Amino acid sequence: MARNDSTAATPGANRLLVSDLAQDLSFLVARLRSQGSAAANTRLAPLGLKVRSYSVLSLACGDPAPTQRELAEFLWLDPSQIVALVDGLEGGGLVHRETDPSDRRSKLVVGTPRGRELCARARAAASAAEDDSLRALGAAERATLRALLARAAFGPED
Amino acid sequence: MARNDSTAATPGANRLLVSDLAQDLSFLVARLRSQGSAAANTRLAPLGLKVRSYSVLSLACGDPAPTQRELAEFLWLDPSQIVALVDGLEGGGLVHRETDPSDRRSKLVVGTPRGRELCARARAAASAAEDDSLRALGAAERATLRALLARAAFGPED
DNA sequence: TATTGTTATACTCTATAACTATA
DNA sequence: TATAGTTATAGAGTATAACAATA
Repeated sequence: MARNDSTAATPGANRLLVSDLAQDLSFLVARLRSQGSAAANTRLAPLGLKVRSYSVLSLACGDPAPTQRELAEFLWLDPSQIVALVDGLEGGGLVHRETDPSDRRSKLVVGTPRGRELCARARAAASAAEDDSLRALGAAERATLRALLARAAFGPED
Repeated sequence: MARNDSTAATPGANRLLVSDLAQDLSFLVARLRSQGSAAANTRLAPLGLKVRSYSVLSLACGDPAPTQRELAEFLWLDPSQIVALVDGLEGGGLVHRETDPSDRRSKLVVGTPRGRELCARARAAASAAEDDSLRALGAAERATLRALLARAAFGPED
């Protein structure tokens, strides 16, 4: 990681905190995402996962098993990218594809026992990474942030 | 953009809203950033800019002109990526490099008159894009979100 | 005729190391 | 010896179009 070690709370460049950009919501989201995914990738690496593959694995191990199309929409990725991600996980025996009985075009991606076991450990790693990058916020603030982000990311429903 | 048109408030895949991942803060940040930068790139394209180049231009046109090193830290990018971004903007006559008199290794990136003019229009475009992706939130909620993100992204100071 | 998954391809972004000039 | 910027390169991520199977 040539960037920054996720443990440093942004040492330099504070001279630019007075810039207009520092108050730009989209910029702040982008920067926090860079920090967060760097921290998460570091924590997930020992498990052979990255944020992307972890997201797919987590959804595949959830209750309503997703189709690839649903994964693409939910993760805001192109369907062709899902193919590669599922291929990788399937190659490691963590998920497998099941043809949807109700629509044989669709394939459900479901976690294997081994995948579910790894997923549990990965969740802990992701949680630790979240602590890394949100150290500045308390529990209540994180809850507020979570609710606002959920509304912004998925709309008023939910 | 093969993804999603930024005007659609996430039509399908709502079946996955009950997943654990939908409550994962890092995931929400990542998804909102994907939406947001897609919307911003669409709005900035007519001006010949993208979110990255816009960020550099905006900082270069701000009051404390940044060095390339400061840009790298602030934007959470590698110094080598800044080189390419500044090259592009300099080629378009939007910014120019000035050797820092106090440290001749450093180069200040400052906006040209033409760059400042474009930056003003780009700011309006970026603001419109923000409305696109944060339509679900009111003004007060956006202010709360901004404050929490700023703390998370830059630490308690500020 | 439309949709799901797939493949292939090109392009952008990101990570890394080595080099230069200044300090 | 350390730092700012630069260059080059390889790898990961992203966008696009075309195709087969199914609806």
